[in-house]
Amino acid sequence: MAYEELKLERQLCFKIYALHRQLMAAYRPLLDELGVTYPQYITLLYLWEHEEATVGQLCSALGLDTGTVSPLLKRMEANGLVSKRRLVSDERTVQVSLTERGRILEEEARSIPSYMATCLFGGDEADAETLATVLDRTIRQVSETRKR
Amino acid sequence: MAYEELKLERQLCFKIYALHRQLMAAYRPLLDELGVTYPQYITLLYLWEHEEATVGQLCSALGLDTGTVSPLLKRMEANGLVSKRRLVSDERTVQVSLTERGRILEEEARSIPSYMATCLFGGDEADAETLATVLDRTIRQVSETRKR
DNA sequence: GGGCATCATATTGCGTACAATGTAACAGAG
DNA sequence: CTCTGTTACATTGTACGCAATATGATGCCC
Repeated sequence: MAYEELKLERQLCFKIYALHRQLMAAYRPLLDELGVTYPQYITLLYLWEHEEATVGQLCSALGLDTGTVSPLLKRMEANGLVSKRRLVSDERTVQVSLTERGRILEEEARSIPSYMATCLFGGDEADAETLATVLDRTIRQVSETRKR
Repeated sequence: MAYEELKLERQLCFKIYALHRQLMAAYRPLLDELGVTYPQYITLLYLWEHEEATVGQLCSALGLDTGTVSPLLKRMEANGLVSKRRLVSDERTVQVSLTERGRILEEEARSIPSYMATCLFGGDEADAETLATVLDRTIRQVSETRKR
């Protein structure tokens, strides 16, 4: 059982952890130009697609909890990327929407995905497909196991 | 070019980010019993294998920088897991070694890798092999690209 | 052997992450 | 209508993670 040893290089989890940090480092120079962090970037990805969202929708779409998202949105609001308002129909829920500045950033972000695709695979689409498939299956597997 | 769109579910990087956090959440209850966090756990993995290490060796083995590792070791020292001393031969370098308590934890950690393997793949070794291979290739590719 | 670049760590500042807690708004039972 | 439980967010506290900076030790050039 190769992956059941207490050795660092064998640990699949460590590889994912390492890759995650490599990816963040690869994104950083690109996102610095936009003046956002990675979690802010994926928040924008969601909003570019849906125009607006409640805090709860963002939390579940991004898989983050309110303790992370709430101050993140506060910083994004301070930077003029999004605006927040409470719903009249339910004063508890907060609607987040893009500002003009937040919308404009989408244009500047257009080149990022293709750059990152190259960075990840050097253009090898087959590898991308394989990794995507296995990742999806693994994510599902882990979240299933965690429910019990 | 499916992975070059500004859509969240399409983004391979987001999948890795999501899986990373799922894994940390899966580890948490296990590591809580040992009283350590995941970065502390992988530090212990290294020390269980090598008995002792300099701060620099730990940084490069774990791929973390000194600003992360230094306070992490401070906390581990405060919890009685490791001890630190400066080398006589070079007063700049700090040797980290396991305390008795740190060594004993290895026994309590024995069951973690097999539990996590099940959690990740439900015991499917083939998937593990595939993922490990693709991850290694991708990690190498990203770090190569980042050097330029 | 004095001066200086380099090296090994430590510290500071900012932004996540998440558990735990707080708070105001809503919803339903009676 | 009131009481109570729930919901949607916000806040607090602790621990990363990294860029930038600080600090002391070492090595080397002259």
